Amino acid sequence: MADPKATALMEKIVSLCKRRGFIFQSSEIYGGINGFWDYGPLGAELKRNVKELWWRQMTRLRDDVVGLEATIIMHPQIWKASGHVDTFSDPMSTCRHCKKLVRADQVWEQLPENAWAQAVAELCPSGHVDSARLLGWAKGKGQRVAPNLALVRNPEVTLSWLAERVQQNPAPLETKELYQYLATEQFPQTGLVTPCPHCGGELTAPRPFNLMFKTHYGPVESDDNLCYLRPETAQAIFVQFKNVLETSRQKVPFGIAQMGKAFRNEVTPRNYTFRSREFEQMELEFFIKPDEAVEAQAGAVAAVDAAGHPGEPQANWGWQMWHKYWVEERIKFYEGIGLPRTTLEEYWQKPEELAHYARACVDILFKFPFGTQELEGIAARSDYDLSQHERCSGKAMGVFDEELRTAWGKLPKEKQDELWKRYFEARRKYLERTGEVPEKAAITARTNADGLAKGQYIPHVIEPSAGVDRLILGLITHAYSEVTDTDDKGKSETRVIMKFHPRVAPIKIAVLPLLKNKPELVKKAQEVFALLRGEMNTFYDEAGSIGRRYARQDEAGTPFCITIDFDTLGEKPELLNTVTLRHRDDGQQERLPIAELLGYLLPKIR
RNA sequence: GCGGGUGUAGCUCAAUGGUAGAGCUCCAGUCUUCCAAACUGGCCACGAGGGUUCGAUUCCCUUCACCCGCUCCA
Repeated sequence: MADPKATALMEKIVSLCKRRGFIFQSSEIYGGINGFWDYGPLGAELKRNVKELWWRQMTRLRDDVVGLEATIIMHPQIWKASGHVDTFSDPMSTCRHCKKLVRADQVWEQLPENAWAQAVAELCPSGHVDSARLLGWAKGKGQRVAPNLALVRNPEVTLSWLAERVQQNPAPLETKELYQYLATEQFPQTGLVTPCPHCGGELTAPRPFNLMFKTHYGPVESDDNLCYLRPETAQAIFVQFKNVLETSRQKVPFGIAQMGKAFRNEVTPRNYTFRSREFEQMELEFFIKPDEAVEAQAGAVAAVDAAGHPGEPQANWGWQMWHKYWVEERIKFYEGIGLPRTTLEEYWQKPEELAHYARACVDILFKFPFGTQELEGIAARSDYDLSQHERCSGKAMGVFDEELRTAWGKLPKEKQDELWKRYFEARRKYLERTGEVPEKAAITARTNADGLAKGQYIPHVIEPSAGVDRLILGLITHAYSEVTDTDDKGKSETRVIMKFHPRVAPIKIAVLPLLKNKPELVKKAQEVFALLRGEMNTFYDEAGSIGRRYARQDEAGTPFCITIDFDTLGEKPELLNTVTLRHRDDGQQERLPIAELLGYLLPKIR
């Protein structure tokens, strides 16, 4: 994966980003801080444009999505309910020999899959130790497959501890215990050692890697006021779901959109801004009816068959259609801001990769120079999130659907029973997963299913969740291009052109008087500048030769430059009040009346 | 967190145990009629801290950041 060409390209991009003011290292004058980045003037405009386009497309231009802006610090129990407190603290161990990082909770799952561990287990059937065969293996094959295992490095000593154990307690060893003994060389000093699954070496004691940033609310630090910086924006949407529902005059299916900062104490921030510790997300939680409700109302749930965008939402869409719909909508968004489909990849997570509550998850990946990496995940999360908050907060998170109740009443009895049963099973399964005793889970699930018949349900969720900063990085790496010109003297020079889509470009247009020592040109240029700047981000520049100024704008990614020359002033009367408009990507120019500029430019940048 | 590499001006790179030099960029001026022109002048650097030394950018230690691996996923 470490492609030297890709690394060289990234270095050039990083250098350009600093030179032109897209991205700076945070706190640079104090030596920087790992995992944090700032946006300079051009980067700030770029990011603002992207966020505004997302907000516009996801909420303002839709009838069925409304916005939310919640706080970064929220009630700590939210992160209990969401599972982050538990799942975001992985205990990690390092192998003292091969230096690999291993998740401590996965060591015992990984071990039996490795060749050396299997071999050792076979030498000691059912946990009965056979020292002679172990010794033979250690001096032979073991040298290759588990070079750092204590048994291999120092078989006599290692086996002596094992022999002592067998002498004291003749019962056969569990495989786990066997592995530990074979990894232990200095028993009195270290106690039983856990072996590295890769090489058999000694693992360090597990250290907790808590990925959530902790802080305290109120002036006194104590365990009572511990709280977290949110590791994702999604949970705020779930916990405010009822408030939004009641104030927005929306009905399921509808969505709540939010953009904002999130924080994760990444083990290794890497690849420039791609994995930062402070980052921004753009998330939509789109709430839909459970399939049982859709089926009750529409007769049947639409089947997903055709590839491509499924078109306008329909009443008979179940979660699969809605999921497909949002995948296609999101890809359309990326295409609309200049990332062609060829630069993107869809990755449908395999069933075994899914979180236990997820029905499906599609990652939209972008081909970064350093590898194809995720920009956005679109997850079908069932009714897990709202259910969790209902259970943990004790507040009802369900909705009442008058039309469902009416439709239900008209269903034949067999259909009612069938749907009731399916909903009941789904709810029971969820409740049992949370650790509820089976009898109680069945009772609650029964209540839930009875509720469905009365038009009540907990909405399911489709979640398109995008990382803003990695998208910005994607736009920058995709825009980066070089052209090499050779002049008359044979001197060649490489210039950088940032080919941003006009909709996201930080500066939309530069206004340039051809010469700065001619007051008439400057005056006219200032007039044109004043005309445009209220409508779009416009840059005025009179310093340096015209070619130099074009080159500067190319590096900033400005799609258009207009030049005020003597024809603008009427040197050729028929060209009075016209300007040359230069296109960034090919350097082509055209002549346009000043009066037509806005009409020409605005559609291109919106 | 561990291992390997790197750290000199805004960028790309020099030199040196005796206080840093170039090209480009940037700024100002002269000049300039469309793609980094020329000329003149100017700003700006040894990542940070400690040690060895009469003296450290140079040698040593620590630390920080970046790049490459091991893990992660918006």
